[in-house]
Amino acid sequence: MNLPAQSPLLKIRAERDQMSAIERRIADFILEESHLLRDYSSQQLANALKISQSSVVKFSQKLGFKGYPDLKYSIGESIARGDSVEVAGNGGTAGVPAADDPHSALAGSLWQSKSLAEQETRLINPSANVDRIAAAIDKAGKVFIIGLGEDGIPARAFAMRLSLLDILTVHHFDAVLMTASIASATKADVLLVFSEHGQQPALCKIGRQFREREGRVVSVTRHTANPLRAHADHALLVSAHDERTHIQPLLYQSALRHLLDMIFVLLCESGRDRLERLDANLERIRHMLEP
Amino acid sequence: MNLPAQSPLLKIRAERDQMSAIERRIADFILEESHLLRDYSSQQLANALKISQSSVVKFSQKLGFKGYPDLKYSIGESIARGDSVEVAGNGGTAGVPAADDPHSALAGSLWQSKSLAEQETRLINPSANVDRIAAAIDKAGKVFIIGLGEDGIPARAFAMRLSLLDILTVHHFDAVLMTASIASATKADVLLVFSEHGQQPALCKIGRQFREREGRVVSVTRHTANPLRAHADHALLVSAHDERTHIQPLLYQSALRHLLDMIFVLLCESGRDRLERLDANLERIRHMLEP
DNA sequence: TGCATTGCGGAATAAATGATTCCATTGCCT
DNA sequence: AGGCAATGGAATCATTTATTCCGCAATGCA
Repeated sequence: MNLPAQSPLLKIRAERDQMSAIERRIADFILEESHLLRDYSSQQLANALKISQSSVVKFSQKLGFKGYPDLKYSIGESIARGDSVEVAGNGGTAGVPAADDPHSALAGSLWQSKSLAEQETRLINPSANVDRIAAAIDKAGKVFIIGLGEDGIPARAFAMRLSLLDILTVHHFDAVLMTASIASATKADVLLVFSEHGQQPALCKIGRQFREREGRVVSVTRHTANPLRAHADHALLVSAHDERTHIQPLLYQSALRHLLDMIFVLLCESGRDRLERLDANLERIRHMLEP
Repeated sequence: MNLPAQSPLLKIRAERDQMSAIERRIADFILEESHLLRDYSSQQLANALKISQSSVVKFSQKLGFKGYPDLKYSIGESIARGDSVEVAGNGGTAGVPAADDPHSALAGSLWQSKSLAEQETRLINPSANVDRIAAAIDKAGKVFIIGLGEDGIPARAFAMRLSLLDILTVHHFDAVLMTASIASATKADVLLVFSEHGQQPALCKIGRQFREREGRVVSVTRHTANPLRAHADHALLVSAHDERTHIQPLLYQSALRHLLDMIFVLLCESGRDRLERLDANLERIRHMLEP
């Protein structure tokens, strides 16, 4: 007759009262155990209710469905859509399942925390600042990059990225080597100092020396106040928090990466044939690996 | 909210690239005409694509569904639920970024692409696999880690993480040094080889040598088929796509990091006082930096 | 280069699921 | 009481799905 436009569960419920005993058995089962339906064939459902398979099919057709699969399918959609029969009374089906797989839960929570850190980080870095820093790197003669310990990783990653854009970049894992390298720094150069807490004296000293040579210093630190940032020309800030000490570093690095990725994209799109150069470099690298 | 139990559409999209021609025909049809699927039997779908019905069934099973109806049913739910392939990254507190700020748009799109890559990557790595790999690392005598070029960065980052958990880890940026190091490898050891495309002969050789010493080899590569992965005992797979060549590496690294982060957390929570040791190590490092 | 192995896809076939037909039973109405 | 309609089950038919088998092509190895 009419199209099963509405929720099939509602429809069943509505017609339940005018049904025969057997039909009602089916209806009740579907209404109460709708989530089980997915794995039931018409035959299985019939067995479970101790009725015949044809009754199940006839039930489906009577309700206006093409057949049993159509009913089943519609109910599946309905559940997925969130329609619930218990509209009134309880406060909705807020209970989010999803935790069937322990990994999903883990990944989900991790992912959420990361997103949060990334957003916070984005918010505390005014776009104007980020733009200025990107511009400074873009126009720089040389870019020096240093970071100790764990900070060395993102430092190196970023240095690699810049190199691929044909930006002359000097990176060291080591403060001593960096001290030597910046001997050649000039006014046109930029120094990026990665230091989560911005406390290391060695890095502060390098920053000071660099500024004596009139180069621009960019600090990359956690958003809390710290000496490194205090003496830098520009600051990139990272915000990441978690009580679990083993999670926090993950968030810090993710948020930092996000920030650096944005700067990388800005550089790519700053004109100056950056993209062409990048492609050319990637191509050359590919050639190098393949012979 | 959080991640849907498992979006079949995402999964199909993630694996599309490593499919055969016929499978890809099916995948494309499903991705593009998912709404039509409801009225197609496996036979009809096969006819529409001019392929055999058995191929459709095999396709379904290969993706991990019980059979064609299961696939069809799952996709129906997925559509009803509202996740489509384009809108996949519906994060919780997304808060649509103000479009007036060019940075927000950039960050938003970047963030969305990353989320997608991370989700795809999670989907193509069966939890059981990830667990096994984590367990192998957990129980290993020594862990060797190598990655060349850009792959060296995440390799090193992961090596650092493991070291903090008191897992004896040997990392090199260099294949030659690694060749020397694995001379001491034994049956109880694990080798992690990072290689985006899994094509480098040098790394394949190292893998072979390592296996001759009966160690376990874990490949960490893009999800496409590749020689490195073919000969590894375990494989971690990364899925990340973007037409923009300057964006793709960012996505690759983000997705990879996400995967490694999960393993790190699994290790932390595997018992064995990992967390205590981590805290102790962090404490010692802090002491080292402050005085 | 040539041989073995593997994996893929299609045709045929088996198994299952679903739909229909037919019939016995029941209850109801005249 | 007898006819009538409706119901539900058994049996049957039709469709759909799953499996098996086979040829072919690509890949790896000697």
